[in-house]
Amino acid sequence: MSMQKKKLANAPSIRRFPSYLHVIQRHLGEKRRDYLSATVIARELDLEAIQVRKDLSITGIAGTPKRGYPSRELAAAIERFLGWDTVNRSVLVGAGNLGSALLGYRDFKEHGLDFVAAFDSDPRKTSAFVHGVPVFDIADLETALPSLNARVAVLTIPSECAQSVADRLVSCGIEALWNFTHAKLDLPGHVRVQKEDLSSGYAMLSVMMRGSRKT
Amino acid sequence: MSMQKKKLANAPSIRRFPSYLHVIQRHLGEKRRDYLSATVIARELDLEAIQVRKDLSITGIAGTPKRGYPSRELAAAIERFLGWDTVNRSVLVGAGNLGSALLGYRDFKEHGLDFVAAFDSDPRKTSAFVHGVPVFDIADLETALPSLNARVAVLTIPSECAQSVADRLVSCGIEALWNFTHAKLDLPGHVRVQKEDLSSGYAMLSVMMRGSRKT
DNA sequence: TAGATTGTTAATCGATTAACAATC
DNA sequence: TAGATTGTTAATCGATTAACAATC
Repeated sequence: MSMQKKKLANAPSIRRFPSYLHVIQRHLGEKRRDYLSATVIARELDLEAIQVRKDLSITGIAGTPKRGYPSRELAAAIERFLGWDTVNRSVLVGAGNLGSALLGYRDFKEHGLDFVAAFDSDPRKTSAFVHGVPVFDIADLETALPSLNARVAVLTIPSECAQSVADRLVSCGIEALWNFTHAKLDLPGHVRVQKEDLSSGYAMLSVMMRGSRKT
Repeated sequence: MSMQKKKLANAPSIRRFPSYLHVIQRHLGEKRRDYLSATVIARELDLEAIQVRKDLSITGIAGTPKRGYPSRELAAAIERFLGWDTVNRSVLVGAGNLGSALLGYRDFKEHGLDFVAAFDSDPRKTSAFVHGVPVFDIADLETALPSLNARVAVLTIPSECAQSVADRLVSCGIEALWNFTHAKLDLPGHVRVQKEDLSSGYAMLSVMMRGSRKT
């Protein structure tokens, strides 16, 4: 039954790729090295070389013993693997503290996340620009969104309204949601959702500190 | 050699605890349920009940068959487990987009992260307040920080200066760093570091979308 | 009581790490 | 050449899930 099983990447590997790309691009910029070994990448990220090699094998780029991987090709392959070589038109809903920060985050723009508009319920924020992105009234979502051709929506609104706003976004054609709220979203199966939780990182830090408490 | 091996929590479990706490507190607030079962918690978080039960066993709180876990006790136990029942005086370095957003993030304050000051190199931001937190010139770090009694520092500065600023923070007595930069920090062993990477979540979203591309 | 739920022990699954031949 | 590095296959490790007796 199984013909040519495609090696699918696992989540931990996918999450490491952006850091690989970052290291490679820094080396390309500063030191102009044409080749970069897994050993070097691993050292700069506090990982094991074997893990880096395993991950990089997913890209299909072959390394050369003694030299490593061709930097430029590898960077391009990672970008292609992540889908960061194509532009994703996107909107952000909730131009508050976190939302505004994300609108201005350069890394995202460089990797294809193109904010074409933001929406907010606060009339004071509406019809202004945040980091060059126009902010519309969320009441106008249904009239404004369809013509924007956006595929992605970033949710940085209060958790209580997350489900209803998500429903409206999906009915306007949004295919993927990056959810920074605490709400679990119930959506049609074709809609991709990535949930983000800043508290989980804070929990890690807290537990580490609890372990080294002086009292 | 092994006496009474203490059951240490693993990272995935620690990362799930904030969401458990959130569900419990919402139930306590809205519905005033004295007991909450793993089944219910799991459903609201898209997890398996068995996983929730396994995690909750770490807190030491015993559930009652047919009813579940005592909500109030459970919430208190999770807060204690995470160390969220004690206040951590902290500073933020780099009051830019992301930094300002974190200063205003209510969830952190509610869970013991108390920003007593921020530092920035931009003189226009200095000697003002962001979300009620005073912003000092980073040049004055060594004079201001020691008297603030802060244990934690949040790093939201450009990656290039992360190492040098981290060194200065540690020499002023900072014990834990929440690192939002791309820099790998080389620090004494007693300093706890939690690295955060928003790009990894974006990578997950991108790969999901790449899989469902229309073209 | 019957049935849902807990909590523990065992099985499974998946990711990391080790081992090692190939190669530049 | 010698030695570092790749890439593959196998072993290990750790987290999730299953099984099931206990219990309310």
